[in-house]
Amino acid sequence: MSQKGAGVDLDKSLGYLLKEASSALRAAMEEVLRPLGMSVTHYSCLELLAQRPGLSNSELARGAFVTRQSMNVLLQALERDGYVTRPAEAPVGKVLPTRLTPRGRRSLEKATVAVRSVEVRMLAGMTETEQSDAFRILQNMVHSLRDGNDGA
Amino acid sequence: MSQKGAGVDLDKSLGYLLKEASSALRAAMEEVLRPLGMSVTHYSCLELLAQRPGLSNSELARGAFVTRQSMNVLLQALERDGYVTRPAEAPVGKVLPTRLTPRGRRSLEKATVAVRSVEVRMLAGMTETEQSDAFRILQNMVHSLRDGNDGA
DNA sequence: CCCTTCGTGTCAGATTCCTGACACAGGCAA
DNA sequence: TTGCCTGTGTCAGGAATCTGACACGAAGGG
Repeated sequence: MSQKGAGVDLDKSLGYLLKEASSALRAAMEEVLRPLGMSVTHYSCLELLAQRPGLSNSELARGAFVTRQSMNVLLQALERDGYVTRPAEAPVGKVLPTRLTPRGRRSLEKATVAVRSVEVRMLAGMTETEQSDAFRILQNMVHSLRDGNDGA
Repeated sequence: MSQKGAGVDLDKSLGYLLKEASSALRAAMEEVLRPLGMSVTHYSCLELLAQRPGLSNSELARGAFVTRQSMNVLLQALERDGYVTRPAEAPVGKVLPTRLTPRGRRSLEKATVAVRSVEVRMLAGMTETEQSDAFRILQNMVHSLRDGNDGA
């Protein structure tokens, strides 16, 4: 609309661009997951459980980048609707290992197809080398940021 | 804690890693901005106004990846506290161009120092080439995702 | 000129998510 | 054993954000 000064792109720092990319990815995922009645966190939870069965609520929360409390309400809904199961009693300690039900697995399959299409679109026009470069660079960023956060 | 199968890293897709990096960046920014009594959106708003004075509420919202409504409540608070100014009447149309006050500019300067330290830490161990590679690749991702979103 | 479309600012309601706090279980060292 | 610390599940409470909807102004085509 305005764009007075032809666009000062100083705010196009890598940090801003990172947020922009992440935002675009999330929006694209929400768009393809909405027809399936599924949110991004919803999908993330199922995907995590498929790859690492028996994860606890807290571990799922960390993996999906939400708090334990948020993940807990989601898990209760998923359990109520029959997508996951949790033992009534903790086998050891207080940890309640969660597992996908067949219904949850079927639901995840459809979602995975949708999400994979988004990721394919995101990687369109990128060579294999670029993808592995991006992977390494992003891992480097995460590591650098975490070191400063946790360690200090 | 559990890590049963030595870590199936299939979920380490570029999409997941992107979210991870963005999450780590946001957490690091929140950490350094908290002592200044400032949130990430708060800072983003000020930084946008510094680089493009006179942005409207809607434009600020898009730039900070929140809704117009959210940005509006933030702007009201910033105006109330004397960090920004908005004309009482729209010079043209309904758009209320927003500008930083000297106080807002001073506040931003301190925040910029803090945020820049985070970005420096994030880029630690990355060569100039890697940074420009990352920049180009991320821009490519955003473009690919947006094309599919808007165009279709 | 009219009128359709787009963008904007704003109001209200509702949802989501997080912050804070508690009790409990396991690991580890003294 | 005892004590300390970490991690977990859970219960409110509240803050932040979003969704839905409205009227108004500007731009473009008929």
